[in-house]
Amino acid sequence: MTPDAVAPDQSTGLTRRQGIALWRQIQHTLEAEIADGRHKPGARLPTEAELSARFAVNRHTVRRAMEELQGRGLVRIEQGRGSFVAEDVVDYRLGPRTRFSENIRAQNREPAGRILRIAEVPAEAGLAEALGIRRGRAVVLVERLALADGRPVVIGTHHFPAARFPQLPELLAQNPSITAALAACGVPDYRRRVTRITARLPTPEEADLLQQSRSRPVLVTEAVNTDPAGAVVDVTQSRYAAGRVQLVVES
Amino acid sequence: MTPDAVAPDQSTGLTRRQGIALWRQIQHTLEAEIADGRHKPGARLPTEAELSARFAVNRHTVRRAMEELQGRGLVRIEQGRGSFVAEDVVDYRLGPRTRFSENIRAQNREPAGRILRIAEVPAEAGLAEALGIRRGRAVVLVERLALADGRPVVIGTHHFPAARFPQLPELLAQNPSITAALAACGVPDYRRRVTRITARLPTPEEADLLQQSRSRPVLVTEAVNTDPAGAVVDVTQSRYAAGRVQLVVES
DNA sequence: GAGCATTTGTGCGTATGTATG
DNA sequence: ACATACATACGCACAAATGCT
Repeated sequence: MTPDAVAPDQSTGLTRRQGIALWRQIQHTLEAEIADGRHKPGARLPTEAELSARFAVNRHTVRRAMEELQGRGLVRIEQGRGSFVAEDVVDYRLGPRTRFSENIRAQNREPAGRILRIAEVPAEAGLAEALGIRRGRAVVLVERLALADGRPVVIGTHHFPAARFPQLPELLAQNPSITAALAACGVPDYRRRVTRITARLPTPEEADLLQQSRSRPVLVTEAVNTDPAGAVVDVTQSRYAAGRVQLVVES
Repeated sequence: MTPDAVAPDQSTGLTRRQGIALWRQIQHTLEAEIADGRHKPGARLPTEAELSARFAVNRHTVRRAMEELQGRGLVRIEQGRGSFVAEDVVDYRLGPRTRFSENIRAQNREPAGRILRIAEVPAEAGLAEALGIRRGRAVVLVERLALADGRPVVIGTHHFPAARFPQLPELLAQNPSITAALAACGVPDYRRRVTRITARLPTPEEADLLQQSRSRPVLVTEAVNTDPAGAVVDVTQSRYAAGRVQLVVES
């Protein structure tokens, strides 16, 4: 009965016994579907069982195609959760002139920011030392969510010496740009001295703000910025959504 | 009956009603025990229940002391697992002259390395482009576990163009130093161009090799090294044990 | 996956000590 | 002497995360 199929099957779109492995055809089909936006970045793909039903093949065949796609970085397979279309990763360059907006615009994306919290708190030991002030002195704490093309990218917690920047809270309430606010305070330029990078799992709030799974890590950086005279302007801890951001260091 | 205790209790070492909060005394006791090595870095501390029995106080009181210790960065508390003495973090400097051994020695630690695998494999698309060779050409793949003071720090997967470094496998079999092997191949110096940094959860094998929990992330870096002439010498993917390492970028 | 033991996290109620006015 | 406020400490119960079977 079953005659050799020389034309693509009506319902599955696959051709058998034509020298092109079924898994390759499936791979190409999915590749095309991802490319033309039928599966959007970050979205969940159908389960292997669903795909094997759709293409009328064994699950192993689908897996072979998926492994290839994962190898090419187009999808990400998570045991027990499913498969997901890879998200386009934002390259975030770390250097002496690191500025969020410039960084994001250099990737042809639209930067945005939202202030989450502004408060004045006493400096605890470690922070006071880094800022070069005495322990217990007031620091302006600014927490900010930064986005690229509307997608959350990083939560930044900035610490400024309150004595030097008393108007900072008001300025930021009007315009969430840190660079602009500092310029208005008489710091037209600042320079990043060191960045320390670690990673950990996010707190529930962080996962929520960054709109990512609780089991995906965050990249944590701690940066120290100084003004041209060398005085410390701020100490910032940032938490980046790993998987949506790649920190790039050029030497 | 119960008289005011002016002297420390015989079994617990705590004094009540003497103006020093019990939780502070517990905090100081544990701090001293960590400092003199009775609890070693990375080791698990007694459970809150055990500590509250030992000090004959309520669990809340112990918790308060532990929170303070966590705030000072001396311990790390993990729900459902226990509390652990903080490990000393290795600062790993990223720069143009990044070398594992030098980096570790600069921290007064003893570097070591173990080759896990040496193989010759064809270059897949992305790698071939980065190395500046044609797709499918042979690359020498070297997988190496690097340690500081005997503790695993990073797994590195190096990719060298096989055509240029044919003797590399033999050399590394004798001496696990990459720098030394390259020098013997006529590359006395190399320079790191870019480093891309992301984070993810480790595979079971990675967690095993790095001797860390499956739920602690790894920092993943991808680096490109060039010789003085600008030719790409190797492309390396490294997986660092987050929590034992901090990547440091100085600008 | 379900079930279980272990361990930390959280909430509530209560009592006592200490400092202030 | 009294009221108030705050930190300390205890007891109990349950929630949530983890690891193991």
